[in-house]
Amino acid sequence: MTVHPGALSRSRRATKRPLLDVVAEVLLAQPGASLAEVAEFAGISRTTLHKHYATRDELVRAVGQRATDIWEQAVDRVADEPGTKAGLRQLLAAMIDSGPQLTFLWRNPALDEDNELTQRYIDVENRCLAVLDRARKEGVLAASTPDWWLLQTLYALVYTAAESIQFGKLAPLDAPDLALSTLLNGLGAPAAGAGSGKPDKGE
Amino acid sequence: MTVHPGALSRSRRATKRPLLDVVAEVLLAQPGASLAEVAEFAGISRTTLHKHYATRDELVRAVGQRATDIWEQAVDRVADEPGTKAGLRQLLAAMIDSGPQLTFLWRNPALDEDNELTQRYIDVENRCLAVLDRARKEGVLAASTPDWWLLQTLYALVYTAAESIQFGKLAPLDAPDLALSTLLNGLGAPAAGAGSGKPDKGE
DNA sequence: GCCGGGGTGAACAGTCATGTTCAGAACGGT
DNA sequence: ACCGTTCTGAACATGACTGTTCACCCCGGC
Repeated sequence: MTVHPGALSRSRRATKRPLLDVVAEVLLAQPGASLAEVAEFAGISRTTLHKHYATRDELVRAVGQRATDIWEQAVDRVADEPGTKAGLRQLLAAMIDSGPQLTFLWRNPALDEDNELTQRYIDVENRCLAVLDRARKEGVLAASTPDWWLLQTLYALVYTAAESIQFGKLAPLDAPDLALSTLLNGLGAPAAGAGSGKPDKGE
Repeated sequence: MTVHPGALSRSRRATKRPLLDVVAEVLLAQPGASLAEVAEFAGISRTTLHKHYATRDELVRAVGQRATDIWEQAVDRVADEPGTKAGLRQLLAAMIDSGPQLTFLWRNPALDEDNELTQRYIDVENRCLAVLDRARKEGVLAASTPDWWLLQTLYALVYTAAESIQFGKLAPLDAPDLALSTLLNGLGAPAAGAGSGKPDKGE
């Protein structure tokens, strides 16, 4: 398929973004995309793509590694205030920010093959669990909730918020608060008339 | 690869389950699985699979249609008590029960090509929205929450609960209550020292 | 101007999934 | 035993993707 000059230059601009981020998004939207499609979307030629990552497998694993890097940094950044609401908010914000990468990581069964990556994954997940556990001990999260459910719900909210942003439904700056509020308080109506929810102009 | 007689007869038993359900699970776990793998997993020959569904695309769309059927039935079943907590619980239970099928439907961008399916999808989704909206008007769900966020969170909880069950972390009978409680109350600690030992669905 | 690195397009062989056909086995009903 | 249906294994043609190579171009440094 021929690349139109216009389309190519348009893609060129996208090249400024880290290659692997673009790849993550493409492969997330179309898991079966060919390398030619991936390359075109990233604004480079298939040959060049092959020069950086010899095989498809290598490329996928590189995306996984980068996603893990990002996740790691996000978790590290909340090390200072681990158990507070603000800490949770910050963690959510950082993770939602990297929604596509993380979603790619979480949804790719193929990445389990890579032992090194799996080890890092477990590592970061444990640090995530530690943050949540700390929040539980601080009385921010319910003590009775199993840790795995906390974690899975966190993932679900990150993914949902990121998708809503990408879909244009949710403003990026609103996302962390919405996710945090949902995580902590749910979406049920406040018990009595005491309005705890943000007053919202009717739609 | 040759199929061992033992493995084959084992698969045969699985044939009792609707073919499309098995396909949904396989394609969910390994989106890139070949038709040969799908057929083997379903306990039939590739030839037979081709006889039922001429092309891969046709097969995928059939799975999507079936998933939509199931979803439709789940939503219909709560038509009698639309706005209550019990109604929401029932909806969650039915959807979690069909977690793999629904997840397959939600995660398959390729299905958007099928116009008929897309129309049905929108239809069911709207009925889902109606149920949630009703619950909001009844004071079960917070009035300020945007409908799309309600819906997405519902999806996320269904998917997460179903996955937790499949992973062996969550008992199927516990799932609806856990999901409902999380949806309504979140996972934050109760405001004061009022000891609530377990995720309560106190009425 | 010369040079080198990175990028590009084109072509190639190899591999694999797909879709199709066919002859025959297994099964169930008569 | 007969017959029709369904499933099966095998083989085949086709097409797509992959991974590789090579000649060439662009661009910035020397």
